[in-house]
Amino acid sequence: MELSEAIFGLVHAVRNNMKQEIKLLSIDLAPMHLKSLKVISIIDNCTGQKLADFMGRDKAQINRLIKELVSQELITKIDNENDKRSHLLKLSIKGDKIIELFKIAEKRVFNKMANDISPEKIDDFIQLTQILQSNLNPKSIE
Amino acid sequence: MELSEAIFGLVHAVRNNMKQEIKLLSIDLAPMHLKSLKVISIIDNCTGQKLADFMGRDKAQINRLIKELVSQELITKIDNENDKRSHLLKLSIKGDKIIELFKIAEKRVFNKMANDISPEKIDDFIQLTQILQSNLNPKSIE
DNA sequence: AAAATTAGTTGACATTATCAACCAAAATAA
DNA sequence: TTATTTTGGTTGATAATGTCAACTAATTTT
Repeated sequence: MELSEAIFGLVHAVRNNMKQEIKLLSIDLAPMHLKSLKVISIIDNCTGQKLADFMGRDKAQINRLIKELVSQELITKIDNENDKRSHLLKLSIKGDKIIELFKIAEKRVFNKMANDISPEKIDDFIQLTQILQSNLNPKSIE
Repeated sequence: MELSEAIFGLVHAVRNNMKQEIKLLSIDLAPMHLKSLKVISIIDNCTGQKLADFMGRDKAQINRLIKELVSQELITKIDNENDKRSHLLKLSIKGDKIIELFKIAEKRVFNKMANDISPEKIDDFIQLTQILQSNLNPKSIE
């Protein structure tokens, strides 16, 4: 079997399982909103532009998305001292609760996936995964 | 680092790279159309329902998608002898050419990703990936 | 200081996705 | 067998998601 096939297959399975778990936990948020929330929670000092870049989406869409997340009180915009054009996006307590729920879903899926595998094997797997990823990431020219 | 984090990171990188490669090859097809084409090429005797199930999408959408793929002459509907309600979806030569292009993009990304890793390590990786996937797949009750 | 770039915002519009209602074929139950 | 239910597909209406182009204001480059 090809590497690509294997990875696509695994990703497909993870996607389906996550979908299921998210439904079970009744995280009542549109997929894009949830995804944005997650990215905001991961990226340091996230701004609209960073969010758009990371998600690979048009900034217009991201801007509207942010507006909705703000109006749903899942995030807040904080003035950016370093750049007065932009705002830092921070999860509210409500937003953070949803991310915690999401992490539960994630944990369930990844436990189901890996709990019969030895920690050593998992560690090796993670390590190789990171190498593979770094091969794909654009090299910054020094 | 967590397994989930590692996998999400890798997938994100693969996604971005595939997007880039597909753009370079100027495969001029909407993302969903390309994805459907790929699934049709993978699934044996693919029907609309199978396609909808696999993609996890509404059958209405899939139905319209199929209509467009047919009108673009990328696939053909063949009468299903086993079930006269449905049709088998087959790639046309034109559709097959696009899939071949897609495979080139895929190959480029996965070479870039893995060509500094020994084949043995890749094989181990693929094997574990398959185990992880099978842990997630719904067990058929025998 | 002038010009170019960047972050964000908005309007118009295209694509993607879902729901509900419907028909006909097929599977199941009576 | 006939009646009922389920399944695969189709359509209309509409919602969610995504893109392009134009614009403003802050920042950076020249």
